[in-house]
Amino acid sequence: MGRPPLVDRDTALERIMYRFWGTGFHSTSLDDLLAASGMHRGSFYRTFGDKRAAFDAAFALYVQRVADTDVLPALTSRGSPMTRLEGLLIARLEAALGDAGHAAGDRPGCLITNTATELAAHDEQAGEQVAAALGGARDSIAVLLRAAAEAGEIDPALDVDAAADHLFTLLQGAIVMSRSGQSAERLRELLRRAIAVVVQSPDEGESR
Amino acid sequence: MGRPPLVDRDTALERIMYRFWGTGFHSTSLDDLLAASGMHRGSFYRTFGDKRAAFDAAFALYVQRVADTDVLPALTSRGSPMTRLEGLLIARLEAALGDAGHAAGDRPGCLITNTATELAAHDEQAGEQVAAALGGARDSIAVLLRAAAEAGEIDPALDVDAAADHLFTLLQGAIVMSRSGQSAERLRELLRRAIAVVVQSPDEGESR
DNA sequence: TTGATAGTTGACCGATCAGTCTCAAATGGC
DNA sequence: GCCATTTGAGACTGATCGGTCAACTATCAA
Repeated sequence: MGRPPLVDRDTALERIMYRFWGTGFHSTSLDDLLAASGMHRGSFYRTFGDKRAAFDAAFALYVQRVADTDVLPALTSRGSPMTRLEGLLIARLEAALGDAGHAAGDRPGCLITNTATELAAHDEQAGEQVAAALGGARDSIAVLLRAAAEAGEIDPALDVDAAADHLFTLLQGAIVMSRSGQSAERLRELLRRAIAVVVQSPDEGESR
Repeated sequence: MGRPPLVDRDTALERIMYRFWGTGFHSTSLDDLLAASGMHRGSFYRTFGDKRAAFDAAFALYVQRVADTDVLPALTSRGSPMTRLEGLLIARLEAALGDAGHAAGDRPGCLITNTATELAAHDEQAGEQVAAALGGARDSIAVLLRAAAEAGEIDPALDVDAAADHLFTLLQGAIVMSRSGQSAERLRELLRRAIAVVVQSPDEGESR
């Protein structure tokens, strides 16, 4: 019972997530969040607690969305593991290049990556959340590489963990570059080539 | 003539640079800058104009320092180009891991990288400065790779531009990872291995 | 119709923000 | 010693920050 809210918690949180994603924690004011979400001050504080708690909820939602829409499909779908790996990396890049939910032409990057540079170094809690999210993403790359090795798509002697670290770190770099206006197509091409280079074993060559 | 300043412009600017480097633009307050630099409010505004102008000056100083202490030595010193390339990348990583001028245990990352995620996407001027700085750094990697190819250290058929893009983007990623508490040794090892992987031509193998 | 519940609305709070202004203190030239 | 000049020192401003609070309003159950 009681008066029905103008906007329910979930859609408000989603809009808040996009706002934090695009402009970060410190340079998103409460008025920005209220305008973006359609909530009013009272409802916001009753629903989320405070600005930081809202950020944490938005961060968790982001991680969940990444898992649902990018990671899980890549891990569970059938087909070539290497194709799925490329799909995963490109999907993460595309998200960083902006899509529905963001202002036109905005390059939001990745909320996890952005939080790593904005908060993780000076905020213990944020640091742990970021480390967990990054670690999970890295592991899913390793899983796909192992599947590829078992399927005979890549050299079984490849050091899968080192290659996963390499590709994941490269993806972080590509996301940073996307925020500073690098051409989308160049970044896509960079990732595609990199997969071939990293995965290729030293002594079975295919010409570039 | 006139009363002598407590701290001269250059040392004040250096301290301001370290502060912006460590905590970014938005979450560094003017009081922070005054405390760090030893300047007083009046002198600050008389010397730099406003907070943003001080940031721009600090950014320019940072770029200059990187050029002087890391890039130029790598480009002009004698010795193996590949050794110099590794030295350059590791030097940039070490700077991101923190050193003199930063609070103990602080992981400042790279001011250019941090600015790319914090400001470049929504601030045209910052975007251009960042793009120029990133482009210059990428080019110096390409120069070293070309020198290595001429010296016969790597396959002359290697696509130098693609490899430079790859290594540079990877470095950006490593810098991001450094801010979220990744082990320094793991990141160093990642970069060292990556150089070998990226540079290695497909059909002349050396075992991993 | 009435009362309990839950959300709206906007005024309000103290703190902090970047930036300005005034005045005392310290210097060099005369 | 005196004056022009430059900085130190810190009070002050208006705006904005995150956050609180007290009306008022809409809904449902009885």
